[in-house]
Amino acid sequence: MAGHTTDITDIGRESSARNRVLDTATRLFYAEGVHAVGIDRIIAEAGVAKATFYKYFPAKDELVRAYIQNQSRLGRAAIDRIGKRPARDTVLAIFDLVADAAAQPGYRGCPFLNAAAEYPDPDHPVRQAIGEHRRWKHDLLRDLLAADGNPDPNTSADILTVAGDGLLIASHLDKPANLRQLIRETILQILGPSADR
Amino acid sequence: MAGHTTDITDIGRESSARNRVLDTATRLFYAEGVHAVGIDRIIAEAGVAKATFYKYFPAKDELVRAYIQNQSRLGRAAIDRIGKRPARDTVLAIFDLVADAAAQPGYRGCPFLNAAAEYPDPDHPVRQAIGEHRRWKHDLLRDLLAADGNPDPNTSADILTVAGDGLLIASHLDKPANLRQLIRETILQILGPSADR
DNA sequence: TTTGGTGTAGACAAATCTGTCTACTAGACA
DNA sequence: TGTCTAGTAGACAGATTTGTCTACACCAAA
Repeated sequence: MAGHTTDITDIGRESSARNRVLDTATRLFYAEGVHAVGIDRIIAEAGVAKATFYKYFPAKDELVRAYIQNQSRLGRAAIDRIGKRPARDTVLAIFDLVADAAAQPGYRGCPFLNAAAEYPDPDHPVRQAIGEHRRWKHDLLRDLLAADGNPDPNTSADILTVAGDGLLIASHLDKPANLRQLIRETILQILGPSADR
Repeated sequence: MAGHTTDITDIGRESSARNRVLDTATRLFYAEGVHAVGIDRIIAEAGVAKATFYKYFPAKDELVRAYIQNQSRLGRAAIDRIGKRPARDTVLAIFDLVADAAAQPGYRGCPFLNAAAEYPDPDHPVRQAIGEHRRWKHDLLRDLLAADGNPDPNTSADILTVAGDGLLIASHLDKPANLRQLIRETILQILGPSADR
């Protein structure tokens, strides 16, 4: 411990080359799929040497795992930005994020679902990372439902997860006309009548 | 027209080599993903020469398109086997097929969603074929909902599609304990109270 | 000044990818 | 018998894949 030279400002800061690789991979993997993007392309667009890449990511799958964890981090940050609200409003705001994402140019559905489709083995580290994110989100919804007075928050969280995945798919593949309205109707039908009316 | 030698029994029958390729591709693409399976592997397992393969499928993407259409055909056949029932029962039976599929060994989610994840370009023929199947299923649900007396069958079909995709995802990635019950609860919540009670 | 860490540039290996092409075989039919 | 069709076997080309390795440059700290 003694003698290390890490400045206080270095805490949490990571190598700029590593960040460039991860940012480039996040962009390309999401836009074109994991298997469709090769290492050579990533290092070229990130402006990084091959040896540097393999220093930080000993194999491509480790980069894919880092990509999933990065998407998870970005997703949590988006939910954090919602701020403190009544439980039911928070749930609705979380699902509004689907519509927000779908409105972005280059939207291509859920990065976790897309990546899972490319990894058949459920024990693969990439699939494990996807499972972790899904469990986190499910449990978050469950706690919010419990705070909303839902009588069976666990089952309702299952149903909300189903709805969330379906909405991410629909907003990508079907592009329904009134997505925000479809989201509201779907979620309110699942949440049931609110306590205050 | 005159002079062709096709026997009456040949109508609808296709080359056995072609069928072997398509069956093998259907099995491998579903189990491992489209980009993960190469032509060499398919022709080896189908027991077909490379020249024969390229005679029937001038490019891999055409095989992928045929794979999607084959899955569509299989899906329609499964729904046909349900037989004639009251509209609401038919809808519930269609969604029971999700639980049936999820109980099969080697279940890996929805072939259409998995394939769509690997084709970013929505104008690609493979994506077009996926869109065709999705529109067919959506319209089938819409007509059944209309027959069930649903006041807004189109919107309800949108919601049922969302639920169906979400259930296919959940049954694959989350493997919830009581899938059949989750399906019933989700669908009945969307369909609303039945007319006869 | 020397040493260690971080990074670049790129050759290289070995495998795999799609797609083309040649040469051959077996059966059906005229 | 001769011809046409379907199919087999496999070499080949050219590109692309992941991953390793060598040689060099720069900077900061001891």
